[in-house]
Amino acid sequence: MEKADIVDILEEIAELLELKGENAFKVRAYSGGARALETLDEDLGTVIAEERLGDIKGIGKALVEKITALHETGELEYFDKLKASVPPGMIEMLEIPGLGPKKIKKVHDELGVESIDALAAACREDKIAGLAGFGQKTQEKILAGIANREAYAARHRWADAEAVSLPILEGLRKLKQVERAEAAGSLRRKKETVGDLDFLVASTEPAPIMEWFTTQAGIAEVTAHGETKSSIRLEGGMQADLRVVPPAQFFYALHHFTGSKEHNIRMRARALERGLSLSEWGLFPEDTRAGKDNAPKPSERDPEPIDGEQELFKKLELAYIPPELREDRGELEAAEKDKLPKLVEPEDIRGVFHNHTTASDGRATLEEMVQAAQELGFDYLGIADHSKASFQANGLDADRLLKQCEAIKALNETKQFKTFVFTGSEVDILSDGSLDFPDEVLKQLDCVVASIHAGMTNDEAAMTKRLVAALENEHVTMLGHMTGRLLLKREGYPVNVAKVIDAALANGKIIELNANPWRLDMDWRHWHKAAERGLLTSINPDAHAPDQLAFYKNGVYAARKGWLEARHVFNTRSLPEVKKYLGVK
DNA sequence: GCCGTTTTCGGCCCGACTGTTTTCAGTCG
Repeated sequence: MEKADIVDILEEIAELLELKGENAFKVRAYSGGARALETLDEDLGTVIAEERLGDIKGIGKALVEKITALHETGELEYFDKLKASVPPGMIEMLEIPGLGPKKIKKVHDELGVESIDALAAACREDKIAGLAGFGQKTQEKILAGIANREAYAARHRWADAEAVSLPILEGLRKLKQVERAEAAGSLRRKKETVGDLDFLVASTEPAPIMEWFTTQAGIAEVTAHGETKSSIRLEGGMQADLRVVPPAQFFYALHHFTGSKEHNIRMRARALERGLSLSEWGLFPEDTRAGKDNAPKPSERDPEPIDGEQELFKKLELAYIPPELREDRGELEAAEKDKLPKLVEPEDIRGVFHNHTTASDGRATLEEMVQAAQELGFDYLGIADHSKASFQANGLDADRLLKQCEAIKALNETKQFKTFVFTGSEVDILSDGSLDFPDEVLKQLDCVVASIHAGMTNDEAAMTKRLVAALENEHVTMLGHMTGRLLLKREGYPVNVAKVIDAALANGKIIELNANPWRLDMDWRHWHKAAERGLLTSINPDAHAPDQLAFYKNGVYAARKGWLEARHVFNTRSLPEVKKYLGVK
């Protein structure tokens, strides 16, 4: 069984244990183990064979046995038995807001409810409200939750979430009671998808801010409205939370609500090691933490004022960790040794490759694309229209391609634009791993991006073989969108990423970080380790229109999540350096 | 179930909001 499937099973075990009322820390051990395994950048089979699985933090003796059994036999008796003991409908019920494992267990034990349909029926028959700990409101909330289940559970691509957040942030900042306002959560961490929007405000006067937030235009529903915290659901389905904190606590709270949860857990454990207790309220001596005898309420204490998150990290003897890195993927260890990367910035990008024109399926002409690139200040622009196998995208045959090359060279000659244009192609990788153009054609191009667009239903071994074969072609410059995924719409085809990275390194090839907000492929989780091994990326917008050249910023954010520095990114290089690399005069 | 510069046992992050209670459990992030 492949790694991704094992990760899914570990996560399912965690949910099942939760529903059974198991020890919460045991539940966390399984979901933590799933995360640790997901993060593994090496071939799982190799790690198992070399008995190194147990060296991974979060994977102990029990998980080593279970993961090994799943990988080698595809079966796990423990999982089968556990699964058989819990009706499948109960796992689904976890998606209903307000329903957690305890309540689900209760309706199951008391009323025999085993499915969402049965739960809805029990609500309509007024059976739920009578249970101890339940009431009329809970019953209504469950019914509404069932009806809106899909909207509530939905995630959103980062760029979409940012677009919704900007006017809200602007509205908050305009209020006179607001001293500071920031977006936090996964949006601030630049995660590729965002569940809900988190806003944080510093103010001594929360009431009017809450009032504005819960009555602004475009609200479908106010789901919570407290003194310092409110939640709304917007008409587009996105949910947003607002917290208002006293100014002295702002940066503690900003850190807290930026997360991730796993990063926060590590930070708090680190505080405890130093006799301190960390929360959104501040950093206090541990013996006065909430819950201890005579502990004051956190809201009635004054934290030491700090001017920024930097100071919080400093108090815990850590270098400043940028939000993008706060995923508990080694950032605390690196910050402790002052070994954090100097992350690539949007301003570092000097030009972009992999862009389309009306010659294939782009919406703008060559000149219009170059004009837009020049306006963005790019020194160079790489054109890569589709090849003939991408018939649906009006792919170019060799004649049309070579004519386009002539046109590009002629355009460069005119010096009409400051931006230099590289010829190229996004050449299809065919089912047998060969390319859609012969070598005689490819060798005439400045930059060859090789991508898969068809035959995506083969298994992992076959897809990996195709990608590796493409990387072995001497005329290929870089691999395009490695997995073909479309975020929240289509899973990528299965790929053994470790083997493809090995092949790119062995052949001295670049792997693209496709910056289209739907793709962000290859995934940021693989970049840290790959770049350490010397892999070079190119952050490519895959633009099909002039305004899409700006997608490169999304790619930079993903690259930052992947710990990349400018030196790891090909298109931070100057035009002469790029020309030299590509062998262009 | 995982983990260990005090520990191989006994911890494991912390607080707001809701709905149900009348001091709190459950859920959420």
